[in-house]
Amino acid sequence: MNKDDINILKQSPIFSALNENEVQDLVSLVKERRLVPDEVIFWEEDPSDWFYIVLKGKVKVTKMTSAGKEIILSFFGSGEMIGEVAVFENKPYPASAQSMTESRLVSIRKSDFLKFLLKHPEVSLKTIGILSGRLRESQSRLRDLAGEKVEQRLARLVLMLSYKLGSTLPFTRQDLSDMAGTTTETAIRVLSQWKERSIIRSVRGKIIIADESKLKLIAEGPPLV
Amino acid sequence: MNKDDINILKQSPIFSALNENEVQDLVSLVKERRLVPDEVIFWEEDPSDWFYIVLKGKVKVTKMTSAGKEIILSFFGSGEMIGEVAVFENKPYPASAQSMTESRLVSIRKSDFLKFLLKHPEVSLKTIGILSGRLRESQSRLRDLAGEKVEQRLARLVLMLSYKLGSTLPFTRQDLSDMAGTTTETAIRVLSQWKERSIIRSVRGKIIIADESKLKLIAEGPPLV
DNA sequence: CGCCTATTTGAAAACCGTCAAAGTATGTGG
DNA sequence: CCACATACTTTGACGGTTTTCAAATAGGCG
Repeated sequence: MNKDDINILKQSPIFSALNENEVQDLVSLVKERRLVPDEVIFWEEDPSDWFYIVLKGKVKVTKMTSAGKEIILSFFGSGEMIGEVAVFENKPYPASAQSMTESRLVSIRKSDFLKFLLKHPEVSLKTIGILSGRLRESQSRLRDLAGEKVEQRLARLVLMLSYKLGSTLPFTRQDLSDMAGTTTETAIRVLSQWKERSIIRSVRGKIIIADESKLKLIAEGPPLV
Repeated sequence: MNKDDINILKQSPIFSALNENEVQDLVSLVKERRLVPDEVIFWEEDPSDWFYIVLKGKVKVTKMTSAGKEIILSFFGSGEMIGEVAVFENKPYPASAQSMTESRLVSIRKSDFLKFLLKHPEVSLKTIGILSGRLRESQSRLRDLAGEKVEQRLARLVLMLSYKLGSTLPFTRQDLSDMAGTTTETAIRVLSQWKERSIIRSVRGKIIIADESKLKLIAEGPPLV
């Protein structure tokens, strides 16, 4: 691994508390994995021997419905970890992971990582923080999916993504619909309307938020009265 | 706290690794809280100074939709912890918690608990395990809500609850609909049909699973071809 | 017995998914 | 550099699922 890669690990949320020596310890445990676009990292139900940290690229984590429709649970980029749930539970992966662009990961064997955790309690605490954040986000999306209408769900999704990634979102309408639990056609219809109302602009595969405040109004839904 | 209560703590998933002395340390930090039915423990967005462990009773954790509909995120019983996400993130509670029956909890001040965690790395690991399990469950429900039809969602929900609580479920149709992200009327229509098909029996406020295998078939959905 | 909550049923309508067909960028290979 | 393949976007019509609104019945507790 080169210096840049090691820096990504050092600055990642989970390992940011480690000093130079500890990072070196960690580096001795990892293997690098290079991915072409759309390569599968692991499938749901595979035995979970490894967990991963993204160095570069974009990775999606998905589950299939019984009808074969893909649901995107989340996206991960540089410095974020994947497959952690399986590692800490000693069960198969609960979801699949796949690269969306050319990507590079580091992989760490589950047993090595657990040993590392026991030696480094600060990393445990960081891990708890990360898991808490993911649980919070997951529960917020649960509420949206269980109770909000499609347009509101899409608005909330787009806002949430923009907080994380900025006002230009590198997603297709299909990506959005797979995240919002709707269909491509419906996502297109909603976004077309937003485009007419100058709430967004868009080019193929990208969505640019033009009027965040209007989007927030939609996200909040119609007044209760 | 009496011996029985202390035993509940000792046997709870999070503290099961502690020895006698460590449990005593813990007990010195806790306060007991008694709840009448339907008493609110904390509201979503309240500052999160405490986290809780259920000694006895049944507690629901909920979020509201923008239209004021209640969505039940989960139920907790004896030995389970509530409010953990907020504690580890230093943010307000992400959801509300309310007793469903007469209940008793112990509460631990956030700062005390974090200190305790630093002294007891095994508890950190247990916590990671519990959070992972909750994340796994939350993501599974995300998939269901995003992609499955109402009857399948209800079937999966009932099965999931029965794995946790046994074949007699102490929930009203409204509880189920608030969990499955549908309406009371729809839940009633689906369950009535199940009753006719002898898949369940029911008395006011309770549902008894009579034919788990049929329920599993419904949960899997129609055959793909 | 009376009240409150849970359960039930019906009819109409809204919302969204499905299916089908076509237009439009992007990149690749010849 | 153009032609073609591919993936993304768009539009329309139809229908099914589920919600909504309304009203009625029934079980349990004081």
